[in-house]
Order: sequence, then structure tokens, then C-alpha cells
Amino acid sequence: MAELAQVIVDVPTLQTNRPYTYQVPPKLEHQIQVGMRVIVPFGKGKRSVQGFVVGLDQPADFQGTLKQITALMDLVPVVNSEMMQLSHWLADKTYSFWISCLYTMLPNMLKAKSKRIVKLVQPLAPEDQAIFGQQNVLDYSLVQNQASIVSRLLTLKRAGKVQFEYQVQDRARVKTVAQIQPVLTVDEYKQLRSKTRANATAQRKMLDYLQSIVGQQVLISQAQKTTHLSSANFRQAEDKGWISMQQIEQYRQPFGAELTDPAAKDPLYLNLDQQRALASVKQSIDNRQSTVFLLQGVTGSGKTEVYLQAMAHALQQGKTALLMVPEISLTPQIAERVRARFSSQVAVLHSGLSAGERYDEWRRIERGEAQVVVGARSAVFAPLKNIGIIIMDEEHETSYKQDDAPRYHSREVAKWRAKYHHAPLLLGSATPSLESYSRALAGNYQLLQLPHRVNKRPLPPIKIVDMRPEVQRRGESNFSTALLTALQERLTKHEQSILMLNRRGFSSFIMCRDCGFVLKCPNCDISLTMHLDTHTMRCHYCGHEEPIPQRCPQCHGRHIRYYGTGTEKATKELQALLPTARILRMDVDTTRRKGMHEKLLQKFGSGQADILLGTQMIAKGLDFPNVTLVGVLNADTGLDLPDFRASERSFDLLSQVSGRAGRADKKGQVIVQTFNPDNYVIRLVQAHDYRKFFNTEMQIRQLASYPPYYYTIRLMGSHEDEQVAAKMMYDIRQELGKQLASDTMILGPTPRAIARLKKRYYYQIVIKYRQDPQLHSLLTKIMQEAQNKYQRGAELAIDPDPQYFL
DNA sequence: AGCACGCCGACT
DNA sequence: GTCGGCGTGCTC
Repeated sequence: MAELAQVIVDVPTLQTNRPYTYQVPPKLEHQIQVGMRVIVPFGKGKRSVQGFVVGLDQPADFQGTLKQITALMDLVPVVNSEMMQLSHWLADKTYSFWISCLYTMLPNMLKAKSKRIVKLVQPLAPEDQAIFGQQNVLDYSLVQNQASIVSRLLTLKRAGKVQFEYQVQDRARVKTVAQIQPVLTVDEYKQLRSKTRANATAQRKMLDYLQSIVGQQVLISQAQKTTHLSSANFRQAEDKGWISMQQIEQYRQPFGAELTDPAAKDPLYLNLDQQRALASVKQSIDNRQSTVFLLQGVTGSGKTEVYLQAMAHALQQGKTALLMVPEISLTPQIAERVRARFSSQVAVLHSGLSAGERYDEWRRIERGEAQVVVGARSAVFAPLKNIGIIIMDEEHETSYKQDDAPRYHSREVAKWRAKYHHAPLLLGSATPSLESYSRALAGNYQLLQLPHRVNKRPLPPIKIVDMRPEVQRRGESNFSTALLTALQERLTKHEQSILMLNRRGFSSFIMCRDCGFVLKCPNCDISLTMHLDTHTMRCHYCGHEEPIPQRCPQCHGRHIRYYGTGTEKATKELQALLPTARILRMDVDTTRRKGMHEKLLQKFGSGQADILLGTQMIAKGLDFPNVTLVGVLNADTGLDLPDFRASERSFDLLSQVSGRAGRADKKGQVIVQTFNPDNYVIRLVQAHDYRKFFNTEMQIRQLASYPPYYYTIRLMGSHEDEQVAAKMMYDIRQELGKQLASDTMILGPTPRAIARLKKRYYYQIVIKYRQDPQLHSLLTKIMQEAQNKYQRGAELAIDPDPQYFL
């Protein structure tokens, strides 16, 4: 029995970021529960919105008549008690709206679509009736861009001739399939058959078939396949009372072909290091300790097998297990291994799933039908109960941080959940983030190490090729003589090669050689990227698109030059240099279509190509035994980005990609081309010396007061008017300055590197602090005040622990 | 977000 | 004198 309900409504603004109290209609009093979705009236007019029940029967301090809940959208709560607490914590921690956090944790299908409709209440003049056509309701979204119609409708509304209403439509759809069941006996079917005419072939076929399946239930799709009868035939059979038909629920199957390798089911033999690591984790599972482990293992050291066996142990204890990977489509092989080991117990969650597939996987987890979850960032919210272990593979990956609101880091959420479930959290990486490694050294995390490769081979030797003399000698090229020779050798030996073109943060833009003009996005002030496949210039931020100019738009000269080389150009060049090589290109353009990633990798894995040339998406997780050569075409890109983590990222990337070579019993080799052969990052990658890189980088971070020595927070203010954005941020800086700890630093405000994005101007402040107990509440206050204090249209966003300062 | 109220300029 | 512009405030 609940008479009052506290509801968080789907209106993501600062002003509405708190529970509203509603009356529960008597007939819902026994059904309503915390965590259910509801439809409630909100605001003036006939507006109604979706909301979440976050509390029941708390007294309302609201002076006025409470409104009633219109309807419940769920029979059982979609947010359980753990998730409710988590969402609240998350909203506070990331300075975001509670409603946004709730939605982030749930599959998209549970976000209802709200539709505005216009209803006719009085007869209209013919010219107005034309807007409605034959209907007396109108979908407002169809006309909302046509100003003349909108203003006419508003006039009619004032005259009381039409009404605006809202419909909240739940999009959660369960997929059903039809199933048939014979309802007569074999004899009855025989009898019926004898009565049909000789030329009623379909009916006869049907009756023969039905006889054969008496006592069974068959999917209609299956029945159609066996009989070649149409669904209409079966509907007729139902009408005649020959069969009964039911709709049964079916999960959408996100996986393609069934697994091929039965051997993958068995656990592999563990070497001593692996055994030691596993034992520590197992102990922690058994003792219900939420220890954080950092498993550092060089590429090829068998981290995945440790994960799998730790998960198996949790399952044996009747618990569940969560494995997070940076992005499944980039690392399909690990997801496959988990599925091979745990088969139908596994649910996979990642961005490549359709909304329906995602919803179904979510329900399988929620209902306890899947006990193992593999997924990318948002899988950390998988509704698993009784978690025994959480594992985060490649914990240093930046994709674990979401860069729009709510700006959470999966690692932090994972820690929260591990604590909640008294389960260990296992962070794994070959190149841990400096944050995690320093915590491990300080004893906050328990460090586990796998220093050797499973195949006992040394890490592949890395040869550094100085591109400066190379270019002087042979002119501009993506390929040094050394690399070409090595590639040619692989071709002869029928071994494979992987080539990486590091393009992070840079793309091919065009520049006029006469006047220096660079084509930029009219909305965002950043240079447009050339896409040869569609013959357009595109803005990667807002999606703006325009044709490739033939002449310089500024000076009309013809000397337009293409800067930067894409994978496309490199592939062409390489094909010309090695005409017999079969080259696969892998980048955002060739993998845009669903499933292309897997397809390309499959093609390469099965030996249908000699060389895989791609962007950094090929650096991670790939495990192809026949690959013996890895080449990095341009190691420099990314080294000099104006970003304090640039070196760390480059070290990770180069180490990762190097690890792709020589994973089985063949010896591997790595060739790194660079214009900065003496750069410490490149030298230490060559030496395979993470520890030394860590020490070097830590000194730099300490000198500059960057993480992990200092925490950082970024505040971003934006407005259509640059002056307003700037003013707001200067005001905020003033306010911050008054109340912060003495060793806290405030940088800025400065215009952001991309100062204008989607027609708005951005200014940012970066705060660096070590210990500042006041800061969180101060920022929360600033965020809350921002709504009224500054000009309308001003927006403030806070990013705790930003990955980029750009 | 989106809706109404309310105060100013341009019109029948 | 009214119609309709958008700046302001509020939503249980």
C-alpha cells in the first residue's frame, strides 16, 4: 500500500533534477514499487512524461494539490535497489541529472518516446482542415519545422479549436514468434485427409504434416521450412480448428554462427605466474573481500586465461561474473573465448547490438538466465545479482570514460559495485594507467604480475627506422626500405603482417599552397577531413559535409594540397610497391557497416590476405598466429599532442601493437618508423620497459602537477555568444578562488582548443587539487546556481577526471 | 524541455 | 486599441 510516490521525471534540467511527489491512484496502490517506470502529468497543459519511482510514502512538503500518476509502465521494477543507490551516487559524483544516470544504466528501449499530437475539437474552415487531411489528429513532429503551419495551429489552439496532447509510448518490445501445436489425434487427421479433394494439395500436405507432429510444438518458421507451406496455410488450419497457435517470447540472437572450436571449452594449463595470480583472486572471491587487483602482464602472457578461470571459480560458488573490455567490436576474439568457455551462460553487451538485441540481453541478465556478462563501458551497469568478480581488461583504455554526461569512468563504477557485492575487482593491462600503477605501488591495489609470454618466446625485437634520411633519399613515402624488405620477406614465406597508421587526433585536411587556406567547418572552427569514398569534406564533430573543392575558396588558386595520409592513400601506395600482396584496409570507413569489423578480421584470420593495414583499431586484442611482422608507419603522430597524457597513450598504443607479432610459435618482428627516433617514449617501447617509462613519466607529471599527483576537474561553459560564455567562466573562477584549499590550482578560463562547436562558444577552467574536501560541494553549488545566475542559454558542464584537456 | 504568463512594438 | 513577439519562471 502506497499512497504517495516520489518520481524523477524525464526532464533533464537542473531545475527538475529532484523527486516530485504524486498521488498513487487506489487501483495502483498494491502494484507500485520503487524502480518502476510511470507516466505522470508534468507542468501546465496536457503534457505527460515518463518517470521513475524513487521512493514511496515519503511525506510531501509541497503546498498544493498533488497530481496523480497516470499509469505504471512496468509490472516489475526495472531498477533494483542496488541500481537505485548506484544511480544516485553516480549523479552526485559526475554532477549530472539523476534521470540521465537512470537512463544510462538501462537499455535504450526503456526510454519511452514522447509524441506530441494535435487533436481537433471543433470543425475547422476548409483551408485549416487541409492541415489535418482526412484525420482529426495530427502528429506534431511532421509539421513542427513548417513555421506557417505551426503558427496557424497555435492560433487555432488559442481559439479553442484544437488541443495539444502528449502520448508517452513505451518502445520496449518483446519479440515473439508463432508456434503451432496439433490439437487433433492422428486418426482424426487421417479421417480429415480422406475427405479432402484430390486436388487440394496444400490441405493434404498440411494434414500429412500435422499427423507427423502430433504431441509436439513446432515453431511456425520451422514448420514452413519443412512443408514449404505458407503462413496463410497455417492460419487457415488454425481457423479450421486443426491446430492451435501461440505467440511465444523469443530472445533476439545477436550472435551469428555457432561456435566452432569445442576445445576452447576446456581451461588451459596455467604457468606458475598465472597460478599465483589466480590463487590470490580466488581467495578474495572466497573471502568476500572487495580487493582491487592490478594484473600487469606483457602482451601474450595469458591474462585472458586467468580471467576465465577466475570467472569459472565465481560461477562454481554460485555467483555471477562481469568482464569488461574496451570495445567489443575491436576485440571480438576475447568475447568469443568467453562464449566458448561458458556458452549459453554468457550475455554480451556492446554498441554493435541493435536496440532489441540489447534489450533482450539485458533481460536475460536481469532474470538471472545469464550469469556471465562481457561488455564494453556501459556493461558495468549490467543488472547482475550476487556478483562474485568484476574484471576490467585493458584498464588503461580511455574508452572506459564516457565523454558526455554522465561523465563516468567504468573503473570507478566497477569499484563501487565490487564493494557493494563484496567481490574483488581485477584490473588487467600490459601497460597500466599511471593512476592504477601508482596505486598498486602504494599498496592501495594488490599488484599481480605476469612477466613472461605463455609461449616462452621473448617479446619481439623492435627496430626503429629514422624516416628523415629515408625521405631525403626517396622522397615522401609511407614505407621505408627496411619495412618494404621485411614485408617482401613475409610474402615469400607466406606469413602475415599488420601495419598501423597512427592517426589519432589528426586527419587528412586540405590546404592551399598559395595562400595557406585550410577548409574549416562553418559550425565548429576545425578543419574538415577528406573522405575519398564519398568525395566529400566532413566535419568529425558535427557531421557537416561539403564537396571537395577544386580551387581554393579564398584565392581561387589551383594548388590545393592534401595533407596527411590516410589509410586509403597508404594502401594505394603499398599496392603499387608490392603488386602481388593481398592487402586489407581497416579503418572507420571500411568498418562503418555493421559486422564489417568481424568480417575483415575473419578474412585476415583465415589467410585470405597478406597484409592488414589499419588505424589504431588494429592495435588491440588481435591474436593471429601467422602474423610475424608488425609495422608502425608513423609513430610520431600523437606524441606532440597538447595533452598531458599524449606520451602515455603513445606508449600504450605502440606496446600494444608490437604485441601482435609472434604470438604463436613463430618468431615476431616489429618495425617502427619515426621522425623522432630519440624520443624517450619510442626508445622505451623498444626496450619493452614499462617500469622505466612509468618512472620517467611520473617525474614529468610531478613537475607539472598532473595526475596521478593531482586530481583534475574540468569545467566547461558555453553559449552562442562568446562574450557570455567568457563572462560566466570568469565569474566562476572568481567564486572558486575564494574558497579553495591553498595547494589547489585553477587554470583558465581559456577558450577551448575547439572554441566553437555546433555554433556555440566554449570556455573552460581546469582545477588541479590534491585534497580539497570543500570542492565537491562547492562545485555542486556552482552547478546549481548556474541555472539562474547567468544569461539564458548558458550551459555549464563539469567533467571530473577528464581524459583530455583539449 | 515546454508551456503560460506578461510586458513591449507593429498592425487593422 | 489588439495581435503576437520573446524574455521569465515554474513544473508535484
